[in-house]
Amino acid sequence: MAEAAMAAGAPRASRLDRRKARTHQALIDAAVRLIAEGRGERASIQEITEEADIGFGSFYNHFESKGQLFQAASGQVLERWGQMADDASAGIADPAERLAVGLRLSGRLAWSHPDIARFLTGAGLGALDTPSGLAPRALRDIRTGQAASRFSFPDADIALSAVAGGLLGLLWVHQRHPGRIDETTVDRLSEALLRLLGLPGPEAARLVAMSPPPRDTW
Amino acid sequence: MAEAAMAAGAPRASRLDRRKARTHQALIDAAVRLIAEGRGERASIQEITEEADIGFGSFYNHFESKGQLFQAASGQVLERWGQMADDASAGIADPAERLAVGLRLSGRLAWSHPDIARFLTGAGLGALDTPSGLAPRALRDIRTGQAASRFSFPDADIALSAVAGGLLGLLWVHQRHPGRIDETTVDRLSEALLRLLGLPGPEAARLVAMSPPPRDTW
DNA sequence: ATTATCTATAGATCTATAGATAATGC
DNA sequence: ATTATCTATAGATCTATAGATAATGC
Repeated sequence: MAEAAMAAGAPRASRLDRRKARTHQALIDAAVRLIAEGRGERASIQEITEEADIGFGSFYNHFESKGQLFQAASGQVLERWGQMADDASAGIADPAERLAVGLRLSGRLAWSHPDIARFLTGAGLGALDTPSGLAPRALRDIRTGQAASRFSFPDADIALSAVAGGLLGLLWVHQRHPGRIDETTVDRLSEALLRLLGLPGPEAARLVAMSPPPRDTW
Repeated sequence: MAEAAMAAGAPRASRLDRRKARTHQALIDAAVRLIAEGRGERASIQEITEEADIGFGSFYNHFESKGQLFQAASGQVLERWGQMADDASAGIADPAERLAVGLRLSGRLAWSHPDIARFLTGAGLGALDTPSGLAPRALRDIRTGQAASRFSFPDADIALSAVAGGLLGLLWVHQRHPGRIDETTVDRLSEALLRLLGLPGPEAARLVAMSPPPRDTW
């Protein structure tokens, strides 16, 4: 891409801008790694800048506080995840099938995108309260499925939490015992979570057998 | 109870001992409240002693560090919970029924023991890794049920995480929207979690309808 | 006299900023 | 000349402890 002759108002993308963006991203990546290690909130700004390999004072050129950095880091990871889910379920109308695809994709993050998987287990159920990631998408699908009488389970928020708990458990087990989880395990969990929502057993089995695991992004 | 003439080696239970025990417990109770508010790890020792209404220096008469206090506090709350679960399922042999009883009791903590419920939502899924509380009991029941071919879901740890996620979601929703959860909701969740484990729908419904909610402790 | 609690404080972090240095723009 | 990064540091916590005070034992 030529850096000159861009539309008025567009970012310059000068070398200086790129250097600044690199530092910005280094901080975010460091935060993601620290959250993945489970010591996100406990890390000092000094530890963060050391992990990012940038000078201490540069932190304040990009963020006003630790909380602001963690929010940006969280948003960026969850946004990647949400985008993958959207791509995988594009064109699928049935909410149960959309959910199945999203869950099967998300369980496969364990080996397809270990950085996202580790971030998720580090962040815990707290990631449910953000407007990014799979959570809001799954919640929408659950509610649509309830409205269509496809899911009998009464409370969508509780269902979402159980779904998230199962998914986090799977990612967690994979990190502790790498050999124990494979694609079959992921599909079994997705099937079990559909049963939890009230789908009949055979229908749940059909959904996870039918739609191929979305491989386009990994 | 007379405080004299106790068996040799038994604690004195002098007034001094009781005063010390009161301070000890005040610290633990403060920690439980802070964890319930979600700022357990972030609280300083100063905040803890203020919450407990004791002098700052007294902290070190009882605990060597914040982590040690939080561990003691966590252990005490989880032990109460575990004891309740044991009492409620005493004499029940069927692992699925034991689990049903434990889950129904635990969901009812939302209003029967709001202090425990708030602690659990504050602690999050991290409480799964301790040897106290419902987690180890539920894990044992899940494994027994698998061995007896009563539960078809393959991985006990993942199942436990999903169960915990559902339970935490319920307690969480109750704290945000107190009117939304009642005994029916709890039983519906317990039923759904049994379906997740692989129990046929009618059998899951039978188990949560059959055994009466254990009311002995509330 | 003994023991626990409380107050005050030294020393160790940690945050936020100021000023110096290095890189880029023109 | 401008802009971002880096180094050094002041001021604000926070932890751990020492010594004073209060409560209990005998």
